[in-house]
Amino acid sequence: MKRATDPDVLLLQASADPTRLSILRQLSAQGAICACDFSDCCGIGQPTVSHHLRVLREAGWVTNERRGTWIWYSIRPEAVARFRELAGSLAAGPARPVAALSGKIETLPGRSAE
Amino acid sequence: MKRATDPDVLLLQASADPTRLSILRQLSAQGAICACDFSDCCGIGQPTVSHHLRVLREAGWVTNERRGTWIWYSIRPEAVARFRELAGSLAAGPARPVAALSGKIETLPGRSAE
DNA sequence: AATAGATATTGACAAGTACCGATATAGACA
DNA sequence: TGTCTATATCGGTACTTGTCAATATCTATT
Repeated sequence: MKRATDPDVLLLQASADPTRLSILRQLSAQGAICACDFSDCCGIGQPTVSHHLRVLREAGWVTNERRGTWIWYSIRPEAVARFRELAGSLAAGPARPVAALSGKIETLPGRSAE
Repeated sequence: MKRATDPDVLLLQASADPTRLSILRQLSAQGAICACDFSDCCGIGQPTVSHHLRVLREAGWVTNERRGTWIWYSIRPEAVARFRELAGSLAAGPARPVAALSGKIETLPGRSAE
């Protein structure tokens, strides 16, 4: 995948993986989960879990907190807010579907003049 | 990237690229754009634009419609709806932040018993 | 300090992907 | 039919990523 600089793209990239989306969904449902529990449910090894958790952490999706031997992960509300904002900003266009493009081109972009 | 089967992951993967997110944002702002206009704005060659549009199309993000020589792309409302649903389903946990995990482990998951 | 368990890091490899140049396809129009 | 323009596909390359085995780090406990 192309290297991302845009924080929104980073957020999307981090979530755009079956394992990581599954982790996010579990965290959404349960609030906080011990890192040790992901190995079991996702069918992947411990280093791989650690890798995915790191990707999510660096993208801003999750935070962790050590409690004794274990480390608990949870979703950051800021990430959820940003993700929802992104979802809200994407729209199916300002009331001008392709179907409206009959006849002539009006003011729509395209080959600038021709 | 891991091969995705979950349609939600597909949707996320398709959007998780700087060029493609830029395309989606432009489509959001303008409603419908001629394929020929993306080469100019994104700084990439025509075959690459075609590639990205294909990824977006196969993920369900966009539809196209031929109008004479040009092909116009627009965002599918269903994709936006699904994306917003996904955003709505992700939450920062059911009122049980990691900070609440002081003292003992209560009913939270983890090493089941120990 | 030594041991044991949980998590992170490293190194390596297979698979996926973004990109381009060259070429093919498909309409529009003479 | 032939040409021109817009778009798609193909072949190849460089880069990124998901995964694991091995190892290191860190904490609690003995």
